[in-house]
Amino acid sequence: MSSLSLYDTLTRTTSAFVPLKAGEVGIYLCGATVQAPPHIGHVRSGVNFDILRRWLTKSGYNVTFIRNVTDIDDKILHKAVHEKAPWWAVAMKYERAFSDAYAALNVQPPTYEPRATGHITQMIELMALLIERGAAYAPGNGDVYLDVRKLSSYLTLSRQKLDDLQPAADADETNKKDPRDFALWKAAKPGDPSWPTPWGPGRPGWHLECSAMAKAYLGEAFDIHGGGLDLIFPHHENEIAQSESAGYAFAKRWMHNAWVTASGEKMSKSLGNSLQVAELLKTVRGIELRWYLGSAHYRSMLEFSHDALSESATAFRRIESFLTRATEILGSAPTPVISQGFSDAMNDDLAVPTALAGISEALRLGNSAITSGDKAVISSSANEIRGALEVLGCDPFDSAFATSGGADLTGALDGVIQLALAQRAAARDRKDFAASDQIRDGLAALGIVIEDTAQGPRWSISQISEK
RNA sequence: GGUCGGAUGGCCGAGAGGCGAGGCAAGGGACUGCAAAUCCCUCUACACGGGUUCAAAUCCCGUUCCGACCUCCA
Repeated sequence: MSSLSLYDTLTRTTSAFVPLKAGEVGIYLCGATVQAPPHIGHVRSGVNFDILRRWLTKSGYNVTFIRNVTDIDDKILHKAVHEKAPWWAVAMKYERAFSDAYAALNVQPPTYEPRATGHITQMIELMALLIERGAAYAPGNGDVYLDVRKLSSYLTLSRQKLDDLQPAADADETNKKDPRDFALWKAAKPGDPSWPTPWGPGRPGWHLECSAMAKAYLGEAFDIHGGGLDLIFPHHENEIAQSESAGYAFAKRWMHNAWVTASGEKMSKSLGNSLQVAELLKTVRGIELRWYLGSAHYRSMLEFSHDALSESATAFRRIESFLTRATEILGSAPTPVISQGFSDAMNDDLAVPTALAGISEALRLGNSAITSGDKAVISSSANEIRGALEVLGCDPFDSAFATSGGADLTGALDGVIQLALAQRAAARDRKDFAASDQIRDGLAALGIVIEDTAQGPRWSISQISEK
């Protein structure tokens, strides 16, 4: 088996993945700031890194996957004012919305999902360490700043020069040693939530939590740090500054997923072009939305359109339909198998689109085998496809996607439909096609689709998208 | 101004010096009472101008256009 190579934003190259500790992988993914319902750009990140995690797990690694929840920041406080609700109620409401969206898309829950507000102690410890090492300073107004000039590696991830940066406008300039210094901690303002610290009451700055929580759950050094492309600067640069100034080796590799765009532009709430996950799930199933989001390479922009989503869903149903029929013919669900082609593609920086070409090939072979009745090929194709879908998080047999209704109901329905199909078969035998078509049309009107196959008629519930 | 990414067929979307990924759509065919499903066949491409090379979508130089980041961002 080929070995895994992954792209690294720091070096801008793809290189062999070697874990710090054999057999173990630690991943820290920047999660959501819970201040609005998730749009598909947010969950693309979740899906992309979920595929990475599943592939690492499939490859035999024991993966510790951390995805944080930022439950305190300016936007949440603003939102709380707008919604006339406590900030913590707003944060919890949207945290649940994110959890629901991740669950609908079969994104596995992180190993640990720490909230910023639950790690104030670790943040204070980190700040104390940074001040002690002379990397940060508390000017006395309640703020704590990081001295960016003290760290030579600052801005190496985004490859910018300090002098090219515009000064930050988020705090009182008169207290900063350098206008580019950023706030680790912000002094309390009247009416805002605050926590006590040796430097006065306040709340965390925008970047401190990730350094503190990564250290708490993954240690001073870990394998992969992920997030969206837009986090490279300032968020990830500042995380590096905080953690390296504290003496930690921090992330060995940086991975960033690209955007979902609409009309060529980044999806964002401020542009008014964002598409909420909950809305899209009214038109396609979660497994279909996941298939769509996961099918593009994680470093490529994904230009969203309803047509593309719809086509993608259709393509997925073809695959799903094959697996269903294969299961009917074989009498049991396929056993997931990882093919060499799939493995090679995934090992090449998660080349999902290339892997998909392999799935298409297996699908064609499998469908032909159904026609010819070659059970061995049906089985091998189905096994290979299911193995691939499992890693992509789109396994239709996964209980996460189980449809409601239950086996009893399906069994009863099957009995009723078989009665109708017997009537239709009798009509066809006596060449009374008007009667047989009437039965088929009648079932179609109820949402039951009848297909005549080489193995006899089969039925399925039509999946009509509501538009 | 600084940093970075992109432009591939009707559409989506890979590839990164030599065999035209794949899907969707379209057209033809097989199968079928019809339909659906399935299979087979066909079609079409690398933004523009130079250069390097036996060979360029791929490397180099230049140009145009689009987008991202530069302290809210997945």
